[in-house]
Amino acid sequence: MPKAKTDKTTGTQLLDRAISILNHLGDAGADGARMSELADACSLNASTAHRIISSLENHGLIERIAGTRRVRLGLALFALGAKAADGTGFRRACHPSLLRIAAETGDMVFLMARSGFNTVCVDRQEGAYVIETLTGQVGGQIPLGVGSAGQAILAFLPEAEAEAIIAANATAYKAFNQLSADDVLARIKEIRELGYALDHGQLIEGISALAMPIRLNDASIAGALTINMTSARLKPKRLEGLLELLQREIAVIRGLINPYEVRAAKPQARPAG
Amino acid sequence: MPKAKTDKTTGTQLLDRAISILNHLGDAGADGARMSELADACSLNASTAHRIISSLENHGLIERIAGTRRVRLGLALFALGAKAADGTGFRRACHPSLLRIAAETGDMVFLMARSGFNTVCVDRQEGAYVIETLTGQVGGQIPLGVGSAGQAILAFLPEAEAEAIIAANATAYKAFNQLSADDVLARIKEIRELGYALDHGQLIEGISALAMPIRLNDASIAGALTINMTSARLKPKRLEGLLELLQREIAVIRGLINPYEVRAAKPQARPAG
DNA sequence: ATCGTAATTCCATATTCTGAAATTTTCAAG
DNA sequence: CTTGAAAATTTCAGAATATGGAATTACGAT
Repeated sequence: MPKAKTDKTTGTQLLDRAISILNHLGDAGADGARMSELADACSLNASTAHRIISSLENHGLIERIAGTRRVRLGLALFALGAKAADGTGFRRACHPSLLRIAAETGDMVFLMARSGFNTVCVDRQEGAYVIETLTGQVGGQIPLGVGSAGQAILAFLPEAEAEAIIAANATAYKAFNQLSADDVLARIKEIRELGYALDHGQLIEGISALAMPIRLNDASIAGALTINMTSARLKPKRLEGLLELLQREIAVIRGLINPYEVRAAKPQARPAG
Repeated sequence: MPKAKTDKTTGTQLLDRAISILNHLGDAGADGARMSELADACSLNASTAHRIISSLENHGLIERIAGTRRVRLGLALFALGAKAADGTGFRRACHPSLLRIAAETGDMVFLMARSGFNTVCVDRQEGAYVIETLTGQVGGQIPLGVGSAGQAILAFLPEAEAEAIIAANATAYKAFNQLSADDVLARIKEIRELGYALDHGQLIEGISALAMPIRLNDASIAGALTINMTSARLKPKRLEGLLELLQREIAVIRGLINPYEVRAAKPQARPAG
């Protein structure tokens, strides 16, 4: 679980600490954590941690678990998160595509986006076949570089940025089937040429994932569409069909999104056509 | 939109300001807001607002909208919010009930919970009939006291607390079909006796909502189950059936939740039976 | 009932955050 | 292409805020 770097900003130490607490609580899961655990985990004085946690509690971002001395993330955070999801408009624009792909293929379809050093599951749609995945529910996240969607996104990020991310995530990779930074770098090179990412059981045995990046007119990358299925279901012939399907839907999505985003993009190299 | 009070806590002004900015951005919706707007809205010096926003941006809680000078809530917040939803375990425990109720009735079913002064939609399930509602999507919220779910929750909160909430929300009520604090107080009294809340088109013309509180063994209130339908579909005979159905499902939910929560509840008056 | 641990409060102090001012960037209009 | 006004960003000395050690209280295990 790579944590976002905190060092650069000045003048907001308290804020950094509070967010650190929220992130740790997020990792803690359903049972939450004790204040002292959080204080330890974030290297804070108990008194400081207590003050921050109390404040977050007053705002509803954290709540106490009745009958225990533990706290967990609160519903106000949940509500804010829901607004964040709507806010991007990205999900709304892509949802019809997810529905169509799931209906046509019968497989699970995911909409993934980048958040810092991670790949976040923004939306998902189940087809007839439901299988195990790493990010699971909407809102789940894994380090960028793990999984085909994250690799597809990395591949089309500016090279320097991609390398920085991979370096930052390197230690986190080990937890995923002994992935290494070099593996990711190699994979990304292929993906850049192919235009899509295919994981044929490398990440989860027996599960194949096909991801295609959603690129915008200004060459930035909005996210990726992913189809997951059991490897047995992905025969070479089917792959072609799926790629076409993905391409078609991404064209639709670009039509919906670009008018928003492109308004006077940076006066840089604009890809011809 | 009542904002949570901020005054009491000491030693976290910066945090309060940051959360205020997040809340305002949440209200801003898909197009986000300018920094200067946020600074104004939160009564902050531009420089201070800038510092806070930048920090939140570094953590991914806020993101810039490409090609504009606007910012919106970020995906990291979305991810945190998703963890908050899972974290309560409440949703997971109740979801099967939602599915059963939606299947049996064909109507829309909601799981609502309290967050500060608001009622939050924690989960929802569509039946055959889909209709307009106020909280809409999961994560949506309205002031406690508006809508049958919020009233059901208020009715079984400690009286002093309920009154404080109603007083705090009084001005916010006006926006909802000219509701008044007195209306809410009167309604709550009825609900306490009946054991459920029925809105027969008072809030949204032509839409009826039936809500029943989910109370725990320690007399605290976890939330409410709500069924929404067009008023035409709610005939007196049907009401009985729906009430039974809700009661049955809430019994199931209590069985799932209580083991967790009750661990040594406060040694206070435990309602007999 | 007793003790060790965790939570909470208190408060003088240092540190962090503040906000006015200066600088740079952006954008609309001429 | 200029120009100018508004927004964003940076800087910095000073002031208010957050800090964390110590004291106190609450909890829960034995």
